[in-house]
This record gives sequence, C-alpha cells and structure tokens, in this order.
Amino acid sequence: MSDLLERLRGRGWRMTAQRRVVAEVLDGEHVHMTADEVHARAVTKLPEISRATVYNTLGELVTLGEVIEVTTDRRAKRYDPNAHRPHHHLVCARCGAIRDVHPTGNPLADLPDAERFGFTVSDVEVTYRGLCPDCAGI
Amino acid sequence: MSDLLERLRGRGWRMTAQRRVVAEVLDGEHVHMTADEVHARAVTKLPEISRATVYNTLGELVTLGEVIEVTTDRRAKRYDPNAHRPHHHLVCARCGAIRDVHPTGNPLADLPDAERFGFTVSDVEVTYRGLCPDCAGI
DNA sequence: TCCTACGTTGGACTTTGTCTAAGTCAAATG
DNA sequence: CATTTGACTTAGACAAAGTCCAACGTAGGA
Repeated sequence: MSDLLERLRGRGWRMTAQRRVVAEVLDGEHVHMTADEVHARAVTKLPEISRATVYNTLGELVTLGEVIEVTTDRRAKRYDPNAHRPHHHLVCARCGAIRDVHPTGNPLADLPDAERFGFTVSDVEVTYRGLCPDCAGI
Repeated sequence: MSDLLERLRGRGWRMTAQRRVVAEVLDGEHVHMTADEVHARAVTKLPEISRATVYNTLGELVTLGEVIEVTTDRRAKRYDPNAHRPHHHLVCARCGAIRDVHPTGNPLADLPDAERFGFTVSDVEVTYRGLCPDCAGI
C-alpha cells in the first residue's frame, strides 16, 4: 500500500490533502474500517475533511481496484485495503468482527456453466460466518 | 413451502391473517423479494397490513430457519424461501438480479483450522458476482 | 500568475430498517 | 359460548448509512 499515492498519481488523480489523508489512514494496519471510522481517523489529521469526501474517495479507490468493499450485513460497508492479495472473510455473527482468510480451493471453478444463466461471472466472495472466541464465550 | 403454515402452527405460532398472507406471498415463485416487495404483495391481499408486521414476520421466519436472508449489498435485504435446499447466489453487479446456484465443492471443508482464528464457524455464503445477460449487453 | 476543471463542503434528502405505546385478537380456559 | 390474557399488529417517530447538490476552493497546466 505504501506506493498507493504514486499509483494514483499515475492514474491521473489530482492529489489533494484530503485524498492523501484518506490513503494514509487506509495504509495503517487497521483493516476493515467503516467509512465513518476512516472519517474519524482522517479528521485527526485534517480536521476540516467532510464525510462526503471520505465517501467519494473510498468509492474511487474501490473503482480503481485499490480497495475492496466488504458488505457482510446491513451494518456499514467495510473497506479492505488488502486488495492485491486475494482472500475471503470470516465474520462474527454477533459482534461483526472480520478476519481475512485464505481457503484452499477455487470457487470460481466450482460453478458449472449450466449454473451461470448467461451471466458474465467475474468474481466470487466467500463469507464464513460463526462466533469469534469472545462472543462464543458469552 | 406448502406445509409452511402447518410447521409454523406446530412451532406454537399464533396464526393471524397477517402471517398467513406473508407466508402465502413467499410461497409464490417470486424468490428473492425485498421486504418492501413482500409488503407490496401482501397489501393486495390484506390492505391494512403494516410494514412493521412484514418486517417482524420475515424476521421470525428467518429465525425459525424457514427463510434465508440474503445481503448482497447495501440495498435492501432479500428473502429466500428456498431455505431447505442448500445453495448459493449469483448476483448482477449492475441491476441486482439474483439467481440461486449450486456450485460443486464444499467451501466449509476448504477453510483450514489454522485459518479459523478460534471462531466457531457455522456457515458459509458464496456470492458470485458478474453481469446478467441484459446488463452485459448494455 | 492566472484559469478552469476537478475536488470539496455542509446540509438536505433518501432508503432501509427498528422501536414504541396503544390497541386488537387468537386461542386457552372454564 | 363467554371470558381472559398475553401475543400480535399498527402508525408513526426515529435511526443509521449513504447519496446528492449547488456553491465554493484549489491543483496543476498554460
């Protein structure tokens, strides 16, 4: 992620303080943040940044394929900067905690043509659900 | 789904006109409806039924395992009455159309213990994404 | 340095869903 | 069959997450 800013500049991004700050926030080890969490952290570095800009920037990063949007439930979407290493997710059904996981197998290959209904299938998302150690203990 | 009402009665459900209507709506071949779509259809059979009751009833059916809740994005949840035949979903990234699919393989078996982080994993959801024939043509 | 198109802002608005207090009714009971 | 009671339903207020918009600001090219 460290050369993210270079890649973005290369793609014709106008570099603004706001975009830099959002990219910096995502660059930390805090993976799977909601837009609001990203905004909260961004504000500590650039107090006047608006929610709308955070949403815009995250949306652009998703479009560019630099960040993955993870929708595990009706709570807020989460943003995963680990876009360049394919992976799936394990989600706690109670508290919403998320972990990246790397199952074996290739689910894309497991979907026969007869089951594609003419769709152009481009992606699979596998979401494992269960209880995290903390929530299982309750 | 035809004996759904019997099963519900057997589980101690108080049978009301509203619940009967919601069950009837789900019983049609219209799979993957949103709560609002269910409500719209229910209203044609029982004009005074309220949104809250539809939400309540759908929630109860999900808890009872009679209906599966499908969250593919931040749009409305969808309700899948096909709960007794395990399957996964293929979603159009543009228009949101959903199809049930039956991939080969067993994703649960594909998640090594080392990748479970102490979670009690109970379920997997596989979501294939792509463009449906209509949207691919645009 | 100046221009201008691209980016940002705040606030209103939308969509989905949840909550609540008051009223209604299914069905157990006598 | 009448009574009773707590489970169900209702309308509408509320909440969370995200989108939209018109006015303003500024990065970066000329």
